[in-house]
Amino acid sequence: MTPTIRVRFAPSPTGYLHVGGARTAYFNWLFARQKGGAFVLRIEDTDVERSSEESEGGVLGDLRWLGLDWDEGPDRGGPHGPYRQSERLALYRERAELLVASGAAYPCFCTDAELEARRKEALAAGRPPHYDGRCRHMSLAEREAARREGRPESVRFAVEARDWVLHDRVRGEVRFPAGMVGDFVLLRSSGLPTYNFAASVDDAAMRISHVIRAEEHLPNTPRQLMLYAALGEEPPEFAHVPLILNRDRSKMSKRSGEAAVAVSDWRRAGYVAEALLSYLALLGFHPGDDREILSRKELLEGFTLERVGKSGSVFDADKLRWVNAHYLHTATGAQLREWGAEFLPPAALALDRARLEALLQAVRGNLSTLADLAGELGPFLDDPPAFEPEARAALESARGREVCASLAAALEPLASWSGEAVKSALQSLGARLGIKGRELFQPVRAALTGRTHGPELPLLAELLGRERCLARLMAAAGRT
RNA sequence: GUCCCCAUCGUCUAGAGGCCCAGGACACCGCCCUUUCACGGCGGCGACACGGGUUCGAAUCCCGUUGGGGACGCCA
Repeated sequence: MTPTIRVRFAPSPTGYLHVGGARTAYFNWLFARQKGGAFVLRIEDTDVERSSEESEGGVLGDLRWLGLDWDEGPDRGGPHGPYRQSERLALYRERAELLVASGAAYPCFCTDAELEARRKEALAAGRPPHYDGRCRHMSLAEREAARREGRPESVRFAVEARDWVLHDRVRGEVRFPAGMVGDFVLLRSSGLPTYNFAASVDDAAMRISHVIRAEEHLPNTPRQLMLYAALGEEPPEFAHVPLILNRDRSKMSKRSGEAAVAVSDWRRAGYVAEALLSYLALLGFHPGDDREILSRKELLEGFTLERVGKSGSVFDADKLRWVNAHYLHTATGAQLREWGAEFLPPAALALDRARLEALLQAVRGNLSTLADLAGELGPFLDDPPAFEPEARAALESARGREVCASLAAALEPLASWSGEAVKSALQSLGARLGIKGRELFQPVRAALTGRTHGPELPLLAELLGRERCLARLMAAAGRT
């Protein structure tokens, strides 16, 4: 029987979800969903200083906004819980004791200051700044003495002098020669586990089958391989995806300042989740054909770790903007109303639903982000409209009322017509009113909008049914 | 410093020995559409880091150089 596919996304709640994390989460999610596996969310909050509940809430909220749902996690439980590392401390302690008992790990009594001094010394002498292993061979009596002195006590792993080979799903065979890592800490003197230890213990305990994570963790992998071996567990498969980079090709970090790195920043700027996900997925993954935008559904069909590249990718805000614009340009009015809820001005929200959706669909071609909504909708929302004196006079004349009435009647049924149909209808209408079709049609557009961006034709027809627009039309027609 | 990883247009990338004097996309430029701005359509600019091999033939394989990145922590 093939082992069950179980993947996890394991953020540390020390800030908001950033785009790199979002992509990692998405790859994991895709992998799980396309294979009928489980997507586990685990919170790595062993750094008490930097972790916060607020951050955890933020990360969960961002994942929900992205639509990446998890099967097991801190908020909903599951068969391998709890899913917050701070709630699994007993497990780490127990495993650490096991390792100490078997001789695979040992207590260390070095202080921070001592370690730091020796690290500097090693670096200066051109040696790798690894732990020198001096507590490794202490006798029981020496340990007791150190404890009586009240020295801090941590637990270190006794690293074997041997090579390790990793068969990475995206990088192929990676060899780690002996001596690459020194004896590393498993349990801090505070009793809390370190990242490598907690992650390995949990991945094993939670039966994770595939670890898909960022490349920055590649050098951690031999440590985790050692831990799996010492713990008597079968290691999962690993896939290290390349980093997302700043323009200067350094790692895109939470405070690199160039493009926004937090998912929530993009959200607030008017980007839609589908666009962000499509862009992020294609940053590193290639579908094998010329498609430049891939929906969740298409990715579920085509995603494979084998088509994830090996080199880091520079985050290109311009391209993301283009992807976002594409989604907005092709969205329906209903979709835009849903996406844009937080960006619509009160006057737009006050409109009836059908009318608002018609307006949205009409201006969609001018949107790059949802934040453009207010500006694009503006001309249709100011009420009463600011008539030009000439327009008002024309409107209020007997002839004006007559024209308005016939226009309104004639245009009433046009709302759902295509652009071409409206155009020809306007032409025949223009003929009846004694105005050339083209002269009617074009001023209508300019007059209606009174600004640079014109609405699309179906909307034009819809708008002509309203008196205020007819007024502007009159003004335009009057000038012709 | 040591180890690991990476290397095609400015950017994201296709390319798994001949299909490539290298294809697509963003950006940029031009033309068309359009009374304007956009949208859209068409076209242009633009890259195999360098040096050695291997081969009839190399962007593709090997070695070296250079460059970049990551890691070396009681952060994750």
